[in-house]
Amino acid sequence: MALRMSTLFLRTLRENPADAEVPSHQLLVRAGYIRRASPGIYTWLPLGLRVMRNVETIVREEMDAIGAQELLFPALLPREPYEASGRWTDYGDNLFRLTDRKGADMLLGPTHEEMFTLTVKDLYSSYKDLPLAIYQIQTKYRDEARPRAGILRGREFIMKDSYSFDIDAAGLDRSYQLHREAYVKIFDRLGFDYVIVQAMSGAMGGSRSEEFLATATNGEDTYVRCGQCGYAANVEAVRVPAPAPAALDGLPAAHVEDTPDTPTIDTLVAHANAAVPRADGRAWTGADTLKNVVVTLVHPDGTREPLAIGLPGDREVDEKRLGAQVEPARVEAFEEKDFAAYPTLAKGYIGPGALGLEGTAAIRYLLDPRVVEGTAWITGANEPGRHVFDLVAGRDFVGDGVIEAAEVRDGDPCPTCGHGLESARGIEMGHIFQLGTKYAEALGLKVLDEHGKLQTVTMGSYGVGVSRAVACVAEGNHDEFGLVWPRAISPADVHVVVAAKDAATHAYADELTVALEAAGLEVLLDDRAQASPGVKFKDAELIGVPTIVVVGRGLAAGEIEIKDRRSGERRAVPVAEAVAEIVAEVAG
RNA sequence: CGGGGUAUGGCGCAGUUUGGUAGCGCGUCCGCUUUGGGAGCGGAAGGCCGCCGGUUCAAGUCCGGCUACCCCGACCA
Repeated sequence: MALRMSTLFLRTLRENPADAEVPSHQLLVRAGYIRRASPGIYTWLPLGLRVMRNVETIVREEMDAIGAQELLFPALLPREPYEASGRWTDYGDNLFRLTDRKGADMLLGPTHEEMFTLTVKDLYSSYKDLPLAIYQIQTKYRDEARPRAGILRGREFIMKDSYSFDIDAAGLDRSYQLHREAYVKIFDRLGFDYVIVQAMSGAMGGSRSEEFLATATNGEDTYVRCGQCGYAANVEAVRVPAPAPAALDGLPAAHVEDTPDTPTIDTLVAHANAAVPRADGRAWTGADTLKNVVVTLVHPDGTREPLAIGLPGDREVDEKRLGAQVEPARVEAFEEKDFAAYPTLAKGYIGPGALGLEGTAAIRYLLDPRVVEGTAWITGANEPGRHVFDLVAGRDFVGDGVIEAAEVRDGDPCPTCGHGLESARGIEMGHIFQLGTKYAEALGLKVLDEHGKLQTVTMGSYGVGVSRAVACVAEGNHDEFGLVWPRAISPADVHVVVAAKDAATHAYADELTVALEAAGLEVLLDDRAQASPGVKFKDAELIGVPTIVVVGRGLAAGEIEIKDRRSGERRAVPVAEAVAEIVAEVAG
């Protein structure tokens, strides 16, 4: 049945809503696709729901094509499985929690690893049942601290999540690859520019993880890309190429110098160049200094742990990168009262001597990958106004490990080819992830192998933000007049505008609509009697169906008009050829 | 959680400085006219001016407190 504007549950707005900033949010509200119900929670009106259903269909078709089977878990879940996996606490305040009438703790599912894992455990027990891929398209709930940008980041959203179950790593690789190929097809069909980037694989088990980012200047994720070899990674996951270790022989001995009033890298470099010039005549730079930053980690159980990070002084700690490394712990600033608890830390003059689990302050000390054996540094001497020069890594100090927490800059060398990296922003649309045995182990998912021995199942996790995709496509497909949907997810194939009020024109438009539907097209028919042609044209442009057909004054001459929403091109077509021409236009 | 901003018919806004009958545009309803680029004329409905308290003869407006929402950051598919 055609959607008739005369009865469609729709009200377009002439002006942008005051609470919307990003184009997708403004246009989806203005054009009558969504309404805000509560912060980060939206009602899907008929047009919006049709678009989302179209996205779901694409996702469903590609999932089914790789043999994944659809099921549906409840959104309202018991606490126990999340307690078992540790996420009842790990998720913190982002979990929507509630209590039933008996006082039992429940939650609204933020994602369903536990339920998938437990259900497979419930039903399967043999390697012969594997591999298995199952998925659902479902509403998820996360109590985001700050929902934003309309449906780009909501507290309730629709997500397709799937999981693969394999007996071994080789199987996981195959399942992962199948999903990867399916995702490429999904995002190609959805109609926006995207890039596949390496992502954080998480703290446990995972070995491979990639994100599908829609390129968008106002995106929340920053990624880097190498124009030479094609390497691309979320900035959180960028691996800094470590220089080769240098020999320790013949390096000058470390020496402590007075460096009064040099609590910052800039003041230190200036002082060093004036008072302790380099033997080779080159000037000291921030990159010759080793900056030691102390932060506080707050673990999910509430315990606090100081952490020191040693990195070249010309770089800041990137809080997102650091946060991704220490997850699920949270990073907080190391404050004055914390310094008071560690009297051997001289603020502004902290050096490796005080750090490390063997150091005087006994704080865990992790080093930037650039700080390899044989590199010499200017760094704090752990007393106010004093620094150590020629302090050599591997000879004079060692860290407790390596951490990727330093900021990444445009022009930094690509980890695979050395060419300069460039950064850009994107919106995370999909994430594929080799989970490994994290959840299978936590929840006891094992099957018997061909030798009759129990094996822990290895899992992959794969998500697509379905509702986010609607916003994301809108974000990338609009102009000054309104939305411009890609054909694959447009709420209709063709928007027929009746630009006249006489009965004959309306009757013809009805006939045309019936004929187009018989030809397999979905039609949005603007049959409103009272609206002027101008209003109808404006609404058609705002709503954004890619093909607009105008039935109006040309009808007297036996013609209708076909307009391409994206290019604005229009052409007159004889009535006799109208259906064929429109079908051809929609077919592309 | 830190910073900034906003709150007045369905939507967008003015009015608050200087207290005195709550306004404008759009939308909605009725009538007539009008139909190729957000029509015209006439009429109408619709408001606890975010909430609570205070000052005052009188508060949308002044004072105190609170709440909600939006944006930036922290945080996060």
